[in-house]
Amino acid sequence: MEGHEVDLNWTDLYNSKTMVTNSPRRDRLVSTASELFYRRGFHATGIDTVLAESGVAKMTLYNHFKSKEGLIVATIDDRSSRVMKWIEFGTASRAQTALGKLLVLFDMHEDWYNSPNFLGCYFQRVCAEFPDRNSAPHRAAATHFSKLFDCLKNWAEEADLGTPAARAEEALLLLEGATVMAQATGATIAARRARRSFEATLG
Amino acid sequence: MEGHEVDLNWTDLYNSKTMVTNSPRRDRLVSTASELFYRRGFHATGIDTVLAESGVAKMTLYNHFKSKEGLIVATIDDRSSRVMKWIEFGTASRAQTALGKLLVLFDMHEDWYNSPNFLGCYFQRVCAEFPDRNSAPHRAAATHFSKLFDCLKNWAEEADLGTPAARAEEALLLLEGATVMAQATGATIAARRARRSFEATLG
DNA sequence: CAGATCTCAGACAGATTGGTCTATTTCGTC
DNA sequence: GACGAAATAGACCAATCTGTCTGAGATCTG
Repeated sequence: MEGHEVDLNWTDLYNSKTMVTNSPRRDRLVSTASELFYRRGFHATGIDTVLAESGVAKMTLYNHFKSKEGLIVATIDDRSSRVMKWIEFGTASRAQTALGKLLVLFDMHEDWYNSPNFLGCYFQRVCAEFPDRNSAPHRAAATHFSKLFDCLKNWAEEADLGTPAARAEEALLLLEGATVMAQATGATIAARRARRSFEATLG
Repeated sequence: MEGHEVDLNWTDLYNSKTMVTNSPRRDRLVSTASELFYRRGFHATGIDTVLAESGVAKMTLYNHFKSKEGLIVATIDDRSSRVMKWIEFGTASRAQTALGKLLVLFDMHEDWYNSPNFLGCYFQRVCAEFPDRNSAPHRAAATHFSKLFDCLKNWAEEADLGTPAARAEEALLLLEGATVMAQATGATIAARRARRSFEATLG
């Protein structure tokens, strides 16, 4: 009854129940687009595919979003808030201390790497397809990384680790690096290597 | 006269002098395409742009390559061999021992992050745009990571670090993670954090 | 029921995509 | 200078791209 209920996995995170706006078409567009973009890439996925798969009319899309890029940014923001929830609830249900949360985050990533539809980090892929740092999608992805950083830094402070910002940066690059290797080569063990490295940096 | 001559940087790496085949048009296609793909992405760069920029006729492209994907794979292979040379010569000119080479590799990456046209890791971006692990581009990128891994593992063995494969995996994910963060947020300091983490894992 | 809003299917636009074909010209090598 | 291979420009193709417009139908609120 208490604890495991909030142990969200990735498919749960995309249930309609977790959608927040009061516009069901918009929500369906965002969730369908998010999945298609993740599976096939942003440029490789046409608007028409999103519309066909979501069963929504074209004008409805352009009524809710100014352009395809607008839809892309919406998927990034949506995904970011889901990831932050996943981290918040997942760590809370598996660890009590701030240090424990930092460590368990690596284990959660390992589970993610081993999940059936894992295709790398959404935000990394945004930065890859929109390398211009001034583009809206890239900025939205960078914003997510900054949120992630803040979360890790708070934990590092709470755990009384010296120079929490540096510790947070290290944790973040370890996690992202592990995700790269897991996607590129399938070596899901990268998560454990990353955790080991992080533990070592603690002194 | 000796030593600094082989201190290749990234622009040197794309001099025509370093091209090896005896087909100048093919080489120009590959080097122009490589740069355009890096700057704008693979799907976002059309064949016509590559042709216009390289000043080569369309039929010449399709005479040398079966398809756009063939050209993409060629740029990956080309870039891979350049990167391996960059690593080989760069580390050799800055360090004597195998451990020294491992460490100096992080510093080389920091220089790279601070270079004007840095836009992340080419091979990461291949994996991002071609998430299907069976696709030819993704496989070519994975092959590069495996070469990189072998190189690091050899150094780890030579340096007599315990479990060299694990050490190589750790170094690789640290470098790739630092590259992600440097591109996404501009935090080039990630290289130093990564180096610190790696030194810590050595015990 | 009335009226405003939302959504619909689909035609349509203009540009661009990857790729093919042809006819001509350039080029290196006897 | 002659021959064969390589490269040229550019027309052309069918498909796809993002985005617009229309006019009818659905839905919600007063």
